[in-house]
Amino acid sequence: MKPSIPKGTRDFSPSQVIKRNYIFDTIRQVFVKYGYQPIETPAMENLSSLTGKYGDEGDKLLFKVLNNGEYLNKSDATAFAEKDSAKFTQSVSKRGLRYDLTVPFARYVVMNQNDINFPFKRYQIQPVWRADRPQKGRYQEFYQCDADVVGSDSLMLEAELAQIYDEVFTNLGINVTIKINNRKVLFGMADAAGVADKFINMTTAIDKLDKIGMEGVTKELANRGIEPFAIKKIQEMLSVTTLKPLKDFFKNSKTGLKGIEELEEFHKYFDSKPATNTLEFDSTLARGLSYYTGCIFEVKANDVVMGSIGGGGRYDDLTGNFGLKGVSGVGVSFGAARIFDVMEELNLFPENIAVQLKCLLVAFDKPSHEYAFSVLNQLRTVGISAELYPEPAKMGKQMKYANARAVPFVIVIGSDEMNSGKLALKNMTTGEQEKYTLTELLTKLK
RNA sequence: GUGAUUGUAGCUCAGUUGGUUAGAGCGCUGGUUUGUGGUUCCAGAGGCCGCGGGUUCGAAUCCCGUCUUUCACCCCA
Repeated sequence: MKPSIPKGTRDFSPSQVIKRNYIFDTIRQVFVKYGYQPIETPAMENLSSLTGKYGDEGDKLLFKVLNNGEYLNKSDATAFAEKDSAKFTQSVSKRGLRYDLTVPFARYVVMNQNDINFPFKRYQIQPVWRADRPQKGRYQEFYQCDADVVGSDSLMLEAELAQIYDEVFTNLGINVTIKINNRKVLFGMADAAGVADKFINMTTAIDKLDKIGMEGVTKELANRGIEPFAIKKIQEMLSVTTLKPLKDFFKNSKTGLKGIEELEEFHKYFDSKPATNTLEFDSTLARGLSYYTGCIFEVKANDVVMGSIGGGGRYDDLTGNFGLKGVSGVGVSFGAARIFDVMEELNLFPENIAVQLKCLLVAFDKPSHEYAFSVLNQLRTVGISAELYPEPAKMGKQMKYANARAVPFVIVIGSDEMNSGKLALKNMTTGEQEKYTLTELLTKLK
């Protein structure tokens, strides 16, 4: 059979894994520095924990796991006959693959609430799965790196999370714009335009502004049943790029004013430290996930065309779904695969991270091969990453291997070297070769 | 889910209006070189032309289906 992997999934070669780990390590270091603790959750969740959390669209993109055993005996024959896929699926699948890290985290918090010290700051770096059509920067299996806090309403946390974005992308060398908005501000706009009942319709329409332009948004708003005078008002508000003028619009919207207040509070904290990247208020930023209630974030790379490489926000009552009311959460997410693609495109990975093997030993014949193995052990004992070509093959072949592995040094051992105790050390970058005793080598390669 | 698009050697790709034995570069193996890679030259191995069906005397080439790739929409990291 011809080997293949499911669509939207990928294998990772050694160099790719090394690069990916570089991204993970950079992110993890910052998370740890800001006091976040690691957790992990299973790849599979009960389907009931996942469905209904991501909207109708999200439900369609959930991977379901078929029940084991004679599942057809317990299947819903009526639903099958009526071709009701959703209902039939329920009867043959009780588990699904995790769709993001936030919902499993909410579930975790509720299940472990007695052992958790609130406010609880956790980070999580694990793969998630979505049955989406793959395209640029979009896969069916990809890693997310999340940092969330539950159990505090303080806007200091929003500021801290924005700082985390700034610091991580600075460390990775990616130039980004961090966009911020507040769901309450969006609601205020709907309120001020007199279309509070069409809040969701309005936000999904204006979220597309950067893609379809103001004209497209106008059409979209009209299609979604918003009256022309309301559209005009919305347009006026969208043209505003600072917070102050919005206050006038929101005179009669309590929620809207609260949103402004939250953003101002955020800035009190965030502005105390200069940021490397740009943070900008974007009144058109909406974000689809229905559970956000306060500040929302999105990060875009400046120098490359790519969907957002990070997003997050405040959700006042996420754990409510699992029976724990009144606990607020706020978090950010990094899309590792997209960050990888951006860094690859902009050539931002440091040169030396792929070089892990320091030295390769090559031998000419059986006796020197055995001798070389003892040299190898001594190199490894002092912590030098070294390898011996497994058999005394032709020099050309062994050197070719060394070259392909991009080893900086090769130690050549034959009968001369064995007898004299002076080993030939070849520098693979310069091509120079000199003889050293073993003790000299140990200090030289350290 | 909607609309396009792709699939030929390990990799990147040629392959004429359907015509006999499907090619190239790189890589690989061996030699040139009995102790030296990233530079030469020579030789060789390697293909159910994505898969299944159909049209035809004849299909890599045309038609249908299916899977896959890439892209846009939807949505999203």
